[in-house]
Amino acid sequence: MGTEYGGIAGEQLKSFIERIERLEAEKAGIAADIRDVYAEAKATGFDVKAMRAVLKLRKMEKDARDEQEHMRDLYKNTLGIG
Amino acid sequence: MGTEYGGIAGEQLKSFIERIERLEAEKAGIAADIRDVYAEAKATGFDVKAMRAVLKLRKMEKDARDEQEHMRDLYKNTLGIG
Amino acid sequence: MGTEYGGIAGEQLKSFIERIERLEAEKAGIAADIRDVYAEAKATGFDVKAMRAVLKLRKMEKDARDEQEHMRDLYKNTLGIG
Amino acid sequence: MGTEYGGIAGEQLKSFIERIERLEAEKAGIAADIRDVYAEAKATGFDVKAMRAVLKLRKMEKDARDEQEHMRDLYKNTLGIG
DNA sequence: CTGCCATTTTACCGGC
DNA sequence: GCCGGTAAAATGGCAG
Repeated sequence: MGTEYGGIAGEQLKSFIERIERLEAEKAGIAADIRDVYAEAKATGFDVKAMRAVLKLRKMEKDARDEQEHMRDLYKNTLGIG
Repeated sequence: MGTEYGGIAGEQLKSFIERIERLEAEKAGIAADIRDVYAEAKATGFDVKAMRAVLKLRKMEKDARDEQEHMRDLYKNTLGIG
Repeated sequence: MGTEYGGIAGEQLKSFIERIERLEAEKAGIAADIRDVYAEAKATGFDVKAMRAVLKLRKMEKDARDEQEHMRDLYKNTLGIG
Repeated sequence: MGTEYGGIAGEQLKSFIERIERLEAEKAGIAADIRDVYAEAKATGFDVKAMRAVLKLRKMEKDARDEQEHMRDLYKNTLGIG
């Protein structure tokens, strides 16, 4: 007997699909919240484009720090092992 | 008095920036959860590409239905007013 | 010999650039035509916003149908091969 | 008598909608052609991002020239009238 | 002139 | 590990 439509696999697939749809909905909700914050900031007189630039810069700095830390751990482990 | 750096506006900006960063972090977390679900489904034997196709179709159909409803409301209001 | 500006590559690039510029001009022309039709419809007494809503819905429905067909083909091929 | 559905207005609306859909289809076709040219250029070894930059620059220059010409005509007409 | 919508650009993710 | 395609973000343009 081949794969049954509506069988166990179907149930599992449905479950996966629905879990993803729920998570996607949550993600969309947060994206909406972010838009709201930008809108609020704009209404307060801030320049959205500039804010985005600040956020991008902070992210790059954070990524750079994380990378440094990562390298430091890597070396530390290497020395510990070696 | 000129604009003070570090003044009230600076505090507000900081607050907006941090709120967005928190929300972005949440969003990234959910994106990670979604990836995990795909990975789990794949490990269970499902085809990720096909799952994405299913999700895409379901979304398109839902969006079309929402749009129909939206238009129906639009016309109803137009007729109600007219 | 280094890269020559004005050499063969330069000619090719010029050709690509000009082809794109011609196509962009055509595209802009059609966009203008579309705007003219909207203007004409508006002058005839139709509501442009409603027209846009109709067009959007028709497009969404068409896209959903195309996607269904696409998925149907996908499965058919999968079953045919399998 | 009120507006008849399926009447003359309906026919006109249908006509407008279909004209726009045809034009949109043409526009999409040209957009596809443009993508093809970019793809061809890329396959030939050109950098698409750089090409876009060139096109943007040329457009800005063209717009500037058009603006100058526009101003020149404006002044000429003003003098002619004055 | 402001908000909305299309288009463009960027980033991500799976496949090879 | 890279590339190609696909989805999200961001910018620019247009109607109102």
